[in-house]
Amino acid sequence: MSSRLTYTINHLATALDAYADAVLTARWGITISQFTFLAVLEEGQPTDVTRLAECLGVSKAAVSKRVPGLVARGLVQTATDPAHGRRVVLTLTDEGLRLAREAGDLLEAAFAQMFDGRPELDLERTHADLLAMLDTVLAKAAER
Amino acid sequence: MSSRLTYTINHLATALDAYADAVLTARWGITISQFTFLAVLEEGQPTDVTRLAECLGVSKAAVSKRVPGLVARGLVQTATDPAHGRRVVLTLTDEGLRLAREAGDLLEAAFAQMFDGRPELDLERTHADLLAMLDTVLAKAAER
DNA sequence: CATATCTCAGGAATACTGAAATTA
DNA sequence: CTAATTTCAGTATTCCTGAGATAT
Repeated sequence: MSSRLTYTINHLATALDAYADAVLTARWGITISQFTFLAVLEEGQPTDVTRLAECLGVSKAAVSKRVPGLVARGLVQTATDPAHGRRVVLTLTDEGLRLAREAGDLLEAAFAQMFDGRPELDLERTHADLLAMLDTVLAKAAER
Repeated sequence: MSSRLTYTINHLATALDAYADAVLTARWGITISQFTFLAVLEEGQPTDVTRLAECLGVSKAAVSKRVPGLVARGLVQTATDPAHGRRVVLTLTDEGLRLAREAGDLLEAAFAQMFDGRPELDLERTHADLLAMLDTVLAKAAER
């Protein structure tokens, strides 16, 4: 087990995702990536495959393949846009919206509660530091 | 762009990996996951598929499938263990060892340099905070 | 010695990507 | 012609199976 900062960040991200995934699977039978899909769609709906792929940070092909499954589950609706050729407009169904909100609230509450017993942790300060690091890394990446 | 801490952690992990990947690809033609494989193998060699999978945090199948490619590139060697029937012992070749060390040094230097211009960032403090968070999350996950 | 458990590698299934093809 | 989606071929990953090793 290495103690490099970059490793710790990756481990923490993985652990948080795994925890959220366990909660979501047990309570609603959806995975973290399905929840993220719904949550991001809720923020931006109505939207299309291209824009949602950008927001999720995956390819259009990946979004395109996942839509039929979510439609079959009754969580997402597709529609055409008469103005634009092949555009597929995506929206949440009522059930999809309800699930996205309930699950989001529960995860947020669980996360807050998790750090109740750790008063030595200043989450806001840490968050600010991480945002500064993110900023630095993205700036460095843009140079290349 | 949400401002939730969990999102920031994921974004930072992704950005760091992408940066490292760009450096590695440009200089040595290997991906970040291949470099991680070599670096972790270097720490623990000689080892076998099962132990390496544990260290990498992936399944044994994933390791098993990546070995032939690395052997073909002349970076990894496989051997049998007379004492244990099907065990496959993994070691780095001389070239693999050289690459792992050079690339590790370069990435470490690049990372340190990246934050030279940000004296307001206390990396050690942030690292300690993240380790505490990781600890908390893993403890919570173990409860379930 | 038998059988129960564990370890290990690989096959099937799933998910993602970039590039090319398709279609409104 | 253009813009958006889908298909294709390749890579990566996990889940699951079965062969073989270990232990009671």
